[in-house]
Amino acid sequence: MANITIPMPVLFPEPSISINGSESDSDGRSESVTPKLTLPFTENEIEPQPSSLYSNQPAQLKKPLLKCSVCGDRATGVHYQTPSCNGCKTFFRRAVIAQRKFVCRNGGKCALDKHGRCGCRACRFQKCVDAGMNVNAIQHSPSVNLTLSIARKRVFRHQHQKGYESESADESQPSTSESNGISPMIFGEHDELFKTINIVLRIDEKHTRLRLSTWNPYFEQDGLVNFLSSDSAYGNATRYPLVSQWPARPNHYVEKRLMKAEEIKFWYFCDLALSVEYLKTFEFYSQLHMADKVSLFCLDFGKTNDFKTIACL
Amino acid sequence: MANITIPMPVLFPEPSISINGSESDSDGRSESVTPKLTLPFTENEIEPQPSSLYSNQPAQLKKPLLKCSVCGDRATGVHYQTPSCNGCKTFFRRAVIAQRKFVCRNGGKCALDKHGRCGCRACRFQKCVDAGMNVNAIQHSPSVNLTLSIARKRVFRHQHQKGYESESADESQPSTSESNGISPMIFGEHDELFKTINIVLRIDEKHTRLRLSTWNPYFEQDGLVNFLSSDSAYGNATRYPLVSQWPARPNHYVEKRLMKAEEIKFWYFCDLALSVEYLKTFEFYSQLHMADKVSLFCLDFGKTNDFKTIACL
DNA sequence: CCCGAGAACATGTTCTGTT
DNA sequence: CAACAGAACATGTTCTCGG
Ligand SMILES: [Zn+2]
Ligand SMILES: [Zn+2]
Ligand SMILES: [Zn+2]
Ligand SMILES: [Zn+2]
Repeated sequence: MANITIPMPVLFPEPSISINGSESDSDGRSESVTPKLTLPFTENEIEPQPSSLYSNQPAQLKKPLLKCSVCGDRATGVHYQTPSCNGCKTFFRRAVIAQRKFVCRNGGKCALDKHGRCGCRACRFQKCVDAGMNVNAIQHSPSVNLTLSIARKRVFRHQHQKGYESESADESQPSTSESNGISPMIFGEHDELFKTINIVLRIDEKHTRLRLSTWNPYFEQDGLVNFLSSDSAYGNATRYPLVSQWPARPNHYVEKRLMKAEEIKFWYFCDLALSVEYLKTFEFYSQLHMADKVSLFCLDFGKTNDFKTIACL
Repeated sequence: MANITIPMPVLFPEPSISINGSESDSDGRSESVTPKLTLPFTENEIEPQPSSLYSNQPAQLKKPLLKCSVCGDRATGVHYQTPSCNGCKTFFRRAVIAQRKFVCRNGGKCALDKHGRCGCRACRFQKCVDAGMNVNAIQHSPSVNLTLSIARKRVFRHQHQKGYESESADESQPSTSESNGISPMIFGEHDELFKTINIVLRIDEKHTRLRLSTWNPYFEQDGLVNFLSSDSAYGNATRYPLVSQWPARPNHYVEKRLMKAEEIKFWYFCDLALSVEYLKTFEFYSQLHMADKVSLFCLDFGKTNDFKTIACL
């Protein structure tokens, strides 16, 4: 085995689960489960009122009507201490966080208006800086002021929002409220473990979400060659609408070839794939030799099940 | 321990590593390592010639000048058997793959032009269908015609493209060309394992890429509460430009507060974080009780190192 | 070298949460 | 309740690759 340095959980940005049923509309949808997920839990997603969702509504504003100091577009407020539009705001943050350094090939004299702002990122970024955007306003660590109490609140909230499991009927589990309760006794002020636990909780949600969604890895078979090379499916977890009940009802949009199979979820493959998705993110793997990797891989799965048989290594 | 169903690797879409040094420009950048990565390996990224990169160049075309059958925008070709623009093409594919079902709140009579096409996804999708887009043209499994020889070719290519390791100086390993060689003897036509190995290869690349990039988890600490809830950093692996050598040289864009720390990479935390990233994607985790999760978590890290000491569970 | 499918990449919008 | 930072979500563009 090559040398493996095992990391310790480090902390990260913020997720935020969208689980409040306060959507703009209240159409009388009475499907089977009817959970309280905002996004697409029901089979059908009612389009929001126009004036949102990328539509081209002018959207009258009563505000001072600021202009973006960078591109001149309508500003959505003061971002990083500079009046700016959403685009420039996000562009600036991303560039800084990724520490990107663009180089203009026109000597930094590119025009920047609402439509040409994407023409040269070097000039756009420079103009962001010149316009007064302050790098220090970017919260690289959003938790600088995240107190333990706040963290606990979040966990508490998560516990009471996971009401959409509706599958493994073990919600009769009485210990949930306690065993899940991130006991302060155990973790105390030691944020480390406390945070770790919450990570696990979050993973839970991500996983559950994806597992109960329309995501059906069976249809994405492309050889293991590519399987692990693609981005983790967890990244798109929220992209796939949840299905209240499997097998899903036929999709009137879908034609024959897909209908017959897409109505069912291949749980075996699904769970299989999800498991692999997990592996995708490990680190020390890259330092292993091929033989070690294979061994480790087989070991990982063989440890729990009969994958070893398949791998026969 | 709760019941755990261990999945088996399933296959996925396609990644494609952009590792050809055929960028439009050939500026004489002579940094230390100078790998052959297309994207941002060098510290600075020269902006491409205008007329690309989201700029608003008309980009003269000599083609028949098709129009998108859905939104009327300029079509980029015939997609899914229907002349369409890139937007509608991608929109259609995504909707189908995710099996989304939009519902119009205007009875399906929304106008659809180039600018209003995002106003109602239900109508947009319906128009895609009406325009003739064929669901069957979507390659849910891109590998339907992926032969073993092709797969081998890919692997071969990968092997010869990993020239940017430049860190763990074990390239003196003579067995690489053979032990990495995905011996057909072992896997034969059994795509399964064959693919699996390639997944591992891919993970390698993802990991290496992220590890050598500007990605510095130290700055993203936000408590474990949120750590695992965020999308896997692997998903954005290519977003962070590679750094040829750590510590990185100061970024003239970055101001003081960030400069002092961002110039150095905290390898310990980095590796730690990457390891956790890996965990993020596992599946059966969601079915475990809290205590089990904690135990498993500690076990995972304790298995390799002294994390158990920290967790003290 | 063209085509077209899709991954990767880049952007922009909306939602959530904290102050 | 407004502001605003950032995550999540949605969309559009460019690159890769096999036919
Ligand atoms: Zn702007
Ligand atoms: Zn420029
Ligand atoms: Zn179109
Ligand atoms: Zn409509």
